[in-house]
Amino acid sequence: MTKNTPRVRDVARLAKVSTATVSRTLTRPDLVSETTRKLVMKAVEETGYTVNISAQNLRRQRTGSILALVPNLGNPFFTDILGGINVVLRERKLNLLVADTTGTSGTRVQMAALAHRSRADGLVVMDGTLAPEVFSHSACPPFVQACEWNGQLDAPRVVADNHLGAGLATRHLIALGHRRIAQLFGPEENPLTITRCAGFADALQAAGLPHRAEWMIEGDFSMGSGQAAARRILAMKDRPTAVFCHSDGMAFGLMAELQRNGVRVPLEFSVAGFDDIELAEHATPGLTTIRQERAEIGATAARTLLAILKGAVPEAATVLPVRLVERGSTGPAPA
Amino acid sequence: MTKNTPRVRDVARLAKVSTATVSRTLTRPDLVSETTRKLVMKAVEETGYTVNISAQNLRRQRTGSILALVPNLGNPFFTDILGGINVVLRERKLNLLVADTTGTSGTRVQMAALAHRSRADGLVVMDGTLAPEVFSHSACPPFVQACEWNGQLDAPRVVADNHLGAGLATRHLIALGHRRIAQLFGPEENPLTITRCAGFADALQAAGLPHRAEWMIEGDFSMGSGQAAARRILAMKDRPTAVFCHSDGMAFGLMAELQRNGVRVPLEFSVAGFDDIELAEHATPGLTTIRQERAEIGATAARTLLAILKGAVPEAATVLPVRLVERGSTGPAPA
DNA sequence: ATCCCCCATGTAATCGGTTGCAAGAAGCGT
DNA sequence: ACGCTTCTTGCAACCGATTACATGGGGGAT
Repeated sequence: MTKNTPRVRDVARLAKVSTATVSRTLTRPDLVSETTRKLVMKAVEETGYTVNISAQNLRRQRTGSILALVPNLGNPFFTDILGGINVVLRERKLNLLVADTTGTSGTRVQMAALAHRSRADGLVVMDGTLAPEVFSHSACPPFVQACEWNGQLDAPRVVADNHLGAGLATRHLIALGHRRIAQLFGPEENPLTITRCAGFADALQAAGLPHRAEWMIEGDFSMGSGQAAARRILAMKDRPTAVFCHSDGMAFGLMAELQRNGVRVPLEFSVAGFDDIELAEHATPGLTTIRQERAEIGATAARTLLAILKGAVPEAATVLPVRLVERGSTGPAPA
Repeated sequence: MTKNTPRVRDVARLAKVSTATVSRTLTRPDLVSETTRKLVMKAVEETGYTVNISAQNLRRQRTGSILALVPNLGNPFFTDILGGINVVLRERKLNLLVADTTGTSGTRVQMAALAHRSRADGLVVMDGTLAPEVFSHSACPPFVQACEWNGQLDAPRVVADNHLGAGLATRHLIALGHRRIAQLFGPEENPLTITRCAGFADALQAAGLPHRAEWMIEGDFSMGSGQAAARRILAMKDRPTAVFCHSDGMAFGLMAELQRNGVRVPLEFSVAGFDDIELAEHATPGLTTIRQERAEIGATAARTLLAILKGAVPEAATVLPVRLVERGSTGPAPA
């Protein structure tokens, strides 16, 4: 308004060339002779020209941004993934747009408007619970799913090896001699929950151990739900000796509440988590957990998406490795 | 590509009106008669038209997005603020762009390119350590600072009452009888650190208590630095009996390490934090801390920015209230 | 010397909406 | 019936960059 930012026109005039040449110098320098290139660059320097992104995007029929749909921006778990996405996008000069899918009331309609070609060139969807119709309209750009996924969508997914992770944690507890193992799982409809439950159940079955319904407790990944689960366990007549939790947050909430009630971890009770968040290392005792590389998941998802945008046909699913991190919260089963 | 998305032209043709009328119907319905408005809306419905954002932005000379510069996307502290910003922006149909300022190597140059009119209509800057030159060029859009700030920039800032918060925590410890109080502060150049240190020092002085240099420990807001601080305290000949930490993460890391070394909290040592993150409530004992409303800071910053974009001249600084949350990590000074 | 090809550059159409201006219609007062 | 205001609508010029196509000059081969 106050200041007229220079246009490609102005640069062209100063360098005594056409706007086409300026544009080419900036986007495909190999098409321009060395002499004019230098001339143009000098003029760019002098005017302080920078391209107008809106105009560029309009002409190029793209938006220059990728939209990430996260279930909960406040959850550090997802922001680590965002960080990984961001690194990859920055290299390609793409913007990262974020939208919180649970943030406010705005539901399907708003989401469908966001998942639109004119807003983003592609999507990274991290919420497995969104209605498929959000993505089924013709104006929806290509997308990949990360972490969470929805089986009804046939977009590629980048996920940790949840089944294996649950198995590793469970077998670890079994190897320590536990035979009465509980599970604190996530929201029932969540695909992560289903896969991890399956890994848990398979490991129990392979060891010939019972899968007792009253030891299966539903949570919501929050510390609060871990605390609530601890209270339920404390109230049980017939208590388990160990629990596998679907998130470190829940594991920590559970462990802390047990300790407050005089239960010694791991002497009397073992706790295993999932994720390996920063807190896991600093808890007392340290939380035995399944490490998944969150930034790597994000980066891989971003790379997959970019490949699709270039026309590649990627794997339907990329499964990233997980590993067991043994810390102090698990120990031999009490006699 | 495969599918031709409808243009305003197509809607106009179907409704038998001009493109101008279609545009007006969609953006300023009051300018259009009721009959044509219905006609147009029907045509919009039938064609499934949605406006092309790039074209709209080009013509309107704006970008439709606000860029948030965060020091560390992985830090939940900032993502809560982002959540607050997001809620306000969504109402106005603005996008939230995020950039991590410490993410990769890309420093001043990249940042300056991001802080550009053609990329965002405004900025919310949460990194007080960015060089002022990033914002001093003529193409930098209006911006506000949130949480952290840089005294050299004269943009409005929205911050918690850090001085008061530090004072509240410190006076709380003093009221409990502590006279040997340490402080674990953040990075030295950080404005938060300076303000909170001042609040701490003022409270000590008002109570006539000593401000011992060897009890002032520098950290970086991480749990790990809290752990390191605990080790330093344990190694001291002449130990304090309480510590005020500039973040809950550090407070937790410190408290956990003390406990691992047999120090009973709060019986032998009291710990106070700052922020009131989720963990504070679930730690054992619960962490006494200063609560600041992170989402509210974000929302206020966003509203301030939008006001500026509308031409308002806002307060130079908005200071949001904080309060002391007393939990189990602080208790009477040992005899 | 002639022909052909390639390289560097310019011309102008185009991306898809928005909006200043003007014209026509309708309503109102006298 | 006339002049004036108000309301609706259309025309066409933009916003700023990209790129298909055309053009002209230079170099190499024959």
